[in-house]
Amino acid sequence: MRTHVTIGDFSRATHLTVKTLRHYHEVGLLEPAEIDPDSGYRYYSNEQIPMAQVIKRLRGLDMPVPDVKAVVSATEPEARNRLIVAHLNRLEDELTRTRAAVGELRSLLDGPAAERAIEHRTERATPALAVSALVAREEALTWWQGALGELGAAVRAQGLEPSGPPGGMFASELFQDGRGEATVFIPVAGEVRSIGRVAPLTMPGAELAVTVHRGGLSGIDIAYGQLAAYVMSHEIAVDGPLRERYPLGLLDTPDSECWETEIGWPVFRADGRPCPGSYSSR
Amino acid sequence: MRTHVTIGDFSRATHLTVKTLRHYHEVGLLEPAEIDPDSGYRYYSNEQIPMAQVIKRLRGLDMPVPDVKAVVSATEPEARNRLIVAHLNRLEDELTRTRAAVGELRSLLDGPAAERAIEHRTERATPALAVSALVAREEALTWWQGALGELGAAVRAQGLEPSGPPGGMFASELFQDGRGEATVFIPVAGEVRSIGRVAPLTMPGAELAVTVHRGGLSGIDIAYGQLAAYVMSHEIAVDGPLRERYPLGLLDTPDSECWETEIGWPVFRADGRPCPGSYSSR
DNA sequence: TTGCTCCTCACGTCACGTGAGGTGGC
DNA sequence: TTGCTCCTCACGTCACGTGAGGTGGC
Repeated sequence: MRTHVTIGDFSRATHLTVKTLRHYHEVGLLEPAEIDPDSGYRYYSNEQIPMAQVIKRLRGLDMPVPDVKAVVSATEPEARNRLIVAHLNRLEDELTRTRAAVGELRSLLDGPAAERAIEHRTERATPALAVSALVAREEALTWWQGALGELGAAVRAQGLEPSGPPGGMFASELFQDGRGEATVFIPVAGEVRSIGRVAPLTMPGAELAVTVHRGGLSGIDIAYGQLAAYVMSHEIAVDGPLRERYPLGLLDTPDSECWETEIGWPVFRADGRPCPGSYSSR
Repeated sequence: MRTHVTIGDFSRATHLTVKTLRHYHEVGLLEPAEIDPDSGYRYYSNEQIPMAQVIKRLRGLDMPVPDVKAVVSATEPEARNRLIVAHLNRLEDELTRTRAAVGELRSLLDGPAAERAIEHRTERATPALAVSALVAREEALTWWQGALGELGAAVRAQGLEPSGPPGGMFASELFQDGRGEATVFIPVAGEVRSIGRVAPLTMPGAELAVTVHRGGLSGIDIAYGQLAAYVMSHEIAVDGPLRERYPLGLLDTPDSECWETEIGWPVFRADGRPCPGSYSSR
C-alpha cells in the first residue's frame, strides 16, 4: 500500500536528516511525492525509500550531487552503470594517490632527504610533434596522459623515428595559479603532418638545472622542491617554463613505479663551462 | 645557503598555488620567513620547502587544517606520530565504510530487495545497566562502541548475569536532526552499582515491529527502510524512540560481518492478538 | 617606462548545518 | 489549548578559488 508520510517520518525511515531532505528537494535531487499547497508541508511516499537509500550510498561515496542526479534520473541501466563505474574508478585512483602520499609522508618525516644529483644542461631548440593546451591543475594529469597517448599514436601512425625521449613544458602559471599553458612533445626530425591535436612545433632551447625523479608523479613535487632549493641557494634562477623529459615513462610501461622523469629548471649561466652540482636538503 | 624568495618562486618550488600559500599564512599554518613592512610582500626561505611538502601531503590526505597545524608545530616526534597515526586510522575506517557502501549499492541496484521477515513483539519494562548521552550523528558510532564496551566491563566487574542480550534505544531526533538522546544497556536483575558513565536504569516497555539486520552497521539503514515501509503501509506507526538489540554483536565478536541486530520500530496494536507479517520492498 | 608580480578586500563554491522567527496539525 | 512539527529565510562552515582594483619592483 502506498502511503504518504511527513518529512520527519521519512527521515527516520531513511536516516537522512530533515535538513538534508529539504536540501535535496531544493536542488531537485529528491522531490517529495506531494506538497501541501497551503502549508508547504512535504509528503514522501514509502516507494521513495529505495531511491533515498541509493542517493545516500552515492553521496556516501562522495559522488557530487549533480552526478547523483544524473544516476537516479537515468532511464537506461547501462547509462546508470557507466556513471557509477566511472565514479568507482575515480575512487580507485584516489586510493592509489592516498597510498603514495602516505609513503611519501613517511620518507619526508624519516629524516633528511637523500642527496640528489643535479647537473646543468644546455638544451638546444628541437623540432618535435606536440600537443599544447591551457589546462587546470585538477585536470592536468588526465590531460597529460591523453596528450602523450595521442602523440605516441601519431608518431607510430606516420612511421616516424623519435630523435629523443618524449618531454613536456609547463608554464609557471600552472603551478602558481593552478592553470596555465602545458605542452607535451616527442622530438622528431623531417616531414611531419598534423593529426587531431597533434601538430609540429619547435621546442625552444634553454639552460637548465636538471634532476631525475624515479617513480609515480604524485611524489614529483619532492624532486621539484629539492631542485628549486638548489637553484635558489645558488641564485641562478631565471624565468621560463619548467621542463620535463620522460626517458622511461607512460609510453614505455604503465607501471609508474618504474618511471624516470627528468626535471629541468631554467637557470642563468654566465659562461660556457660545465658546472656540475649536487644538493642535499639538510 | 639560506635565501628568501617571493611567493611565486616558492609556489613553483612546492607546487602549492599562490592563493593557497596566502591562505596558509592567514590561518597561521605556514608563515613566510619574512614580510616586507612597506609593501606587504611575503618572502619564503628555501629551508621552508620540506615543511611545505609535509603540509601538502597531510592536506592531500584530507587532514583538517587545525590538525595539520598541530602536527607541524609538535615539538616531540612521538606527539607528531600519534596525530598522524590517528589520522591514518581514520582513513582506514573510511576505506572500510567505502567498501561496504559499494557492496550495498550493488545489492540495492541489483533488483528487488529480499523479502524481509517482520514480526510484532511486546517488550516489557526491564531493569538494566545503561549508558545514556546526547550524541551527534558523526560521533554516534564511536560513542556506541565505547559505551557498549564500558557496559560489558561493568557487568563483568560486578559479576552480574545478564538477563538478555545488550540493546540500545535511540531518540528520533538522532536520525531527524543528526543529534539526539542515545542509550545502550544490558538487562540485569538484582543489586547493581553505578561505575563511571554506567548507571542502573529501567528500560520502558513498548509494542514493536521487529526485523533482523545481519552484518555491519553501515548497511543498517536498508533494514530500517524496509521496516519503516512496512510500518507505514500498515499505518501502525506511533511516536517513540527506536530500539535495537544485539543478540550477536560487538561484545561477542569484532567481526561485524557476523553481527545480528534486531531493530524495533514502535507501533500501535489495537488488540492482544499476535499479528505476524512480512514485507517485500517491491 | 612598461608590464609583470605582488598586495588586499569581498565574494563565490559545495553540501549541507545552525539558528531565528513564525505557522500548522493533532 | 498546548506543544510539537513543520515552514522559510539568512547566515555559517571548510578550504580554498575568483575576480576587482590597486601598488611595487626590475
